Amino acid sequence: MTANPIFRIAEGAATGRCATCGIREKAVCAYCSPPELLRLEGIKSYKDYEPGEEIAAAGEESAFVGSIVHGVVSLSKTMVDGRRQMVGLLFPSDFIGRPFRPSAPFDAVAVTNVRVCRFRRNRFEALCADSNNLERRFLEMTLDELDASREWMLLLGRKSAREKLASFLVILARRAAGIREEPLDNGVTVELPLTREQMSEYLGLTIETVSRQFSKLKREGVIALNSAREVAILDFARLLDASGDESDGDALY
Amino acid sequence: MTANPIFRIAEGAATGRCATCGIREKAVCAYCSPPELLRLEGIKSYKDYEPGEEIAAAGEESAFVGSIVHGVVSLSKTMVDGRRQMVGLLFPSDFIGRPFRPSAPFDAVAVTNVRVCRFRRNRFEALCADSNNLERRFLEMTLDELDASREWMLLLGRKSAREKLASFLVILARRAAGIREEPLDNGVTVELPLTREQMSEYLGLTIETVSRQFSKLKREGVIALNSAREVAILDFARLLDASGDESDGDALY
DNA sequence: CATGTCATTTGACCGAGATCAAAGCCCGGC
DNA sequence: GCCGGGCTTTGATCTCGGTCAAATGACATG
Repeated sequence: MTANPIFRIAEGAATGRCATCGIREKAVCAYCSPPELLRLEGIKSYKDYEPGEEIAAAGEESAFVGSIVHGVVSLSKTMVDGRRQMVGLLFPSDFIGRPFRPSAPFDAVAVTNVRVCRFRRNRFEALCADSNNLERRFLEMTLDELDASREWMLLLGRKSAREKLASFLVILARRAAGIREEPLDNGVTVELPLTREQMSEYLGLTIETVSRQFSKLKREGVIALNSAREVAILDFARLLDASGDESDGDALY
Repeated sequence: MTANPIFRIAEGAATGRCATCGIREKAVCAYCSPPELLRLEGIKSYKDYEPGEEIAAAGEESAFVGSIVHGVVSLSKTMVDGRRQMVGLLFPSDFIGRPFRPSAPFDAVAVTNVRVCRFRRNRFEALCADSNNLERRFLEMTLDELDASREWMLLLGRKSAREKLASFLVILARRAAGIREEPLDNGVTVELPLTREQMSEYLGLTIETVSRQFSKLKREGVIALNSAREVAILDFARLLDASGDESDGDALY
């Protein structure tokens, strides 16, 4: 029943052997055999980032790709006049970087303290060619990302501000519950990895609208705010209803 | 200078040999060696669809994946109350279907007359495991789709109605010009594959707003409407400007 | 404890785009 | 040529979310 910093799992771990790495089961290396893992181990390096630190800039060459070991990374695109849209939010075990291209078309910024397990892009590409397991896992992860980003298109194009915020909270609550293997009961507390401004960039809203929708859900007794960054889900059923998504989706995902 | 039905290239071709197939260079089979192509040829079959015909339904099992030979296919998601968002528009050589899962989370519908070069999903998956070339090309195409869908998230989340429509027209004009290998001059005529309603679903707008923005661009002399479905680009520079995208982007893509 | 900074909340107002409604237009069938 | 149905356009009005502005709160520093 305490705050749940889902984006900090594996903290402290994963400075050394892949075998004991906290994201081993879900990351791009998940399907690798012991010898393949050894090769990966030979070319990996860790790098840490502070909140707000830029990991890669849109259009600028980046020699690295990798896996997020802990922390949260945002992918976003900014228009010339400053309008910004977050196009992805990466959590531990998610892949970061753009193989087969010199640069990614989006900015990657550390939202929290972040540790990335990095590979030189060309080494990674070469390994993909050699290792069916690595390439296969990467393909599956990319397909899942594509599905998720299309799902987000529905949110951005058609959902109301209320539905957007509720959807976001549902996703965070599910992720928290999923990792902690708890049933999705009322009273779950979720720590928000993002500021109101970052949420507004993710949801295609303004900061004021996000804040107002928080207040409204609070007034209605659907959630409670322990602090600005810590939400208690008081009534998950109503939150789900507010999200505009039909099923509770426990069948899939 | 005549209408340009980009979505009908390869019409008539591709009922037979892969070697002479119109989408051979760009489709998922692009990197396949002659023997691999032979294997593909052994398991492929063609299927045609009428405009409006459903190719696959969200969440329902589909035994097939494949490549679009000609025509345009929409991917979309519908909410319980009927709100609908298009999450992808597939053109010839694009891949359709969801390998490694029994079903896709989106509806696929033929927008025009469509021919698909199909493979049984499990055969395709098996071939991916055997053929590095096939899997590699599929991975690259999926990564490109992911980039494109994130680009679309910026449009849905942050662009004005005017910018949305202009962006869409720029993409169509580029695609038309690219395939015809002509410079992007003023006076290019683009045939719209979508009705106003379908465009509104793609752009996250209403049909009325789309129509109004067409009228406005016309009034301003940026475009002309030969018919409701055929647009002449009179001033590409101003159209680009109206799209809210900085560069003319001819460097990339 | 006073002060400054930064994130968040709340209020007042406005406007882009949605909604509701009514023509207009295109085309195919009779 | 006339009729009918489906797109598309245009108009009038409303509303949700954006904009501008100010107050409140949370902390860290001197």
